[in-house]
Amino acid sequence: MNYNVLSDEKGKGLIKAWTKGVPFEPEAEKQVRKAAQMPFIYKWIALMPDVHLGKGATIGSVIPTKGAIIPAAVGVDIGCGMMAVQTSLTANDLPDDLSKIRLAIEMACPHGDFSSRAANHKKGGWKEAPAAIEKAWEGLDEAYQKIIAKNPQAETRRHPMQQLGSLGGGNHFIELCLDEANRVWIMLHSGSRGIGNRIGMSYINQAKKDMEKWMINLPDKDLAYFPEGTEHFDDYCDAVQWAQDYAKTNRFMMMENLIQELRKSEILPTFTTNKMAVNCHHNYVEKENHFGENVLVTRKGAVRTREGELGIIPGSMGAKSFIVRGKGNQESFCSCSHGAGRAMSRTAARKMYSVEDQIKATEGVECRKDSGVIDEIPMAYKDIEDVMAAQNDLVDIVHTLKQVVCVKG
DNA sequence: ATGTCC
Repeated sequence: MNYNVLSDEKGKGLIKAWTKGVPFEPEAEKQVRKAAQMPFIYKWIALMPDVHLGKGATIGSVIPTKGAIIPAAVGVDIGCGMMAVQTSLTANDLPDDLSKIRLAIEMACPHGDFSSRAANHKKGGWKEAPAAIEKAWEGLDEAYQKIIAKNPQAETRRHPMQQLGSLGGGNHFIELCLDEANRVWIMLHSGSRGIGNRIGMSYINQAKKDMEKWMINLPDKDLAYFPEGTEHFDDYCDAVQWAQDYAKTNRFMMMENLIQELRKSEILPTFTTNKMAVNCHHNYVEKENHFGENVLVTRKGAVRTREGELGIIPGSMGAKSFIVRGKGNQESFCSCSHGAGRAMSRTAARKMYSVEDQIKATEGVECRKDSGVIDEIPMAYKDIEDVMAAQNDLVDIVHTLKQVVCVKG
């Protein structure tokens, strides 16, 4: 077996952990053991090899539930995930000076704080949403109106259309990568931006209030849940599904716009897009059928990999990434890891490493190398090779990618 | 992760 089985002394609180040969912090284990105690967990919690302590729920966990949903398990970055596209370009088509490409990407896509020089960007989004964005928003607007009518607290000061097709900050990034045959890929990582955050936060607080009202005691406040059949259960399901759609559209629009702007920039020869390796969430909840039963599956830092389904497992700034094909492993509820997983906290990484370390670790990658991105240093993450080895019964590797340009939010 | 406030 490729997984370890954990449970309490009564044989309850079952966990199947794909953590052989990778670090697994005791704090993360303690956290996930609490979640596994919840009475509405269906069968067991599956842990992916990138497991680490998270806020609310353990990152790298697959939590199937029946009759209840835990909003803090999905978290605030609802629908966060990856998208990658293979282009007709090869390494030879790239200019010697990759900084031109990095600048073109930074000018094309609103990212991070207001660091962009693009006339149509402002802090966190668009000054004036481009026509294509307005059009994409039309498909989201009707459901959005219902969501904020039900939950006015979810409304953001700035309209979510202004952030559709924008990257965000933290670990969200856009990369140009080369695969094993030197083909160029465009890959990106982003989520549901401000609106998803607000939706997530408001329902996490609502669930905590509901638990107090019903005097339900929990091993951890962040395990507050909505029981099926209660008012907020349905509202949350609708809202979280909408935020996931928004996140997916956000990634799609960003990719479309990037391709268009890279073509316009004339830095690269004429190119087409060949292959899309899905646009997959790794922070989400979905109704799925497992072992013949309909259940809710929350993947917190995990990717769904049904048999033949493609997924993306990104490594850190200086490491490889993988396009994978699912093996449909039932024991994992058809899942794999969402990355390498942090080996140390951002604070610890900032304390341990210097800008010089970061420059060395990201050699050959056209990216920011200042003090602001030290917490993203590859050494702060688990070894991606070990992580891939620990889940070789969950996925096959289809493509191995190495970034040459990276834009961090 | 985000937005807001320090």
